[in-house]
Amino acid sequence: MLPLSFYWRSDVVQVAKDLLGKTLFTCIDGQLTGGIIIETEGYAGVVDRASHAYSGRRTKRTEVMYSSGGVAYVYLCYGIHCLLNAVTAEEGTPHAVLIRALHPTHGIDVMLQRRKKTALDATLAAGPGALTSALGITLEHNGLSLASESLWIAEGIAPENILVGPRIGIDYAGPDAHLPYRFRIAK
DNA sequence: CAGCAGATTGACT
DNA sequence: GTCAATCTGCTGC
Repeated sequence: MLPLSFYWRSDVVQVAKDLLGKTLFTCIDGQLTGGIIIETEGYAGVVDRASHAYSGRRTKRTEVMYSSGGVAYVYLCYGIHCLLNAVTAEEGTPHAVLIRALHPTHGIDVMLQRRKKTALDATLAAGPGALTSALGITLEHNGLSLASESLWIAEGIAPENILVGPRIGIDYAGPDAHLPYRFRIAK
């Protein structure tokens, strides 16, 4: 399991990059599921138009982002999808890393069932909505520690080739939409 | 196979 | 009331 100090660095983009290759697990209803993180995005708090906490916005939903690093920020998007973020930096700084995709390694049969699929393919946990669905993550996990009994991130592999690009689905963020804050492991 | 509409809830104009 | 850090299924080429 990663030490909390891993999340406490103020450079959220660096943390996003370092999370590639790490392993993310959940244990829900006794079902262990997890895999290797292959895609992340950094959200730089108050200075990032794409962030929910841009310009210091603080609501019931974003409250968790202001916590000390090392907790999960789970929120509902488009009414049906839960998105999983890792909160970083110190208390009062609303930085977060969106976990976008996993390479499944544990509990694949359970994930297939949750996703109503019959065979393992590359889309099982590809995309933030699909990922939370496969791992059984819901809004109940909002604010939960990333070093808890039912949700945690551990050491994994050392990524060889990292692709960098603009983030997805945030065209409304203006100039910030083009920032190279998206990281992915090359296949 | 590409393209688009639908689902559905919380936050903001 | 409108729009959002999305995914799926159906349509039409």
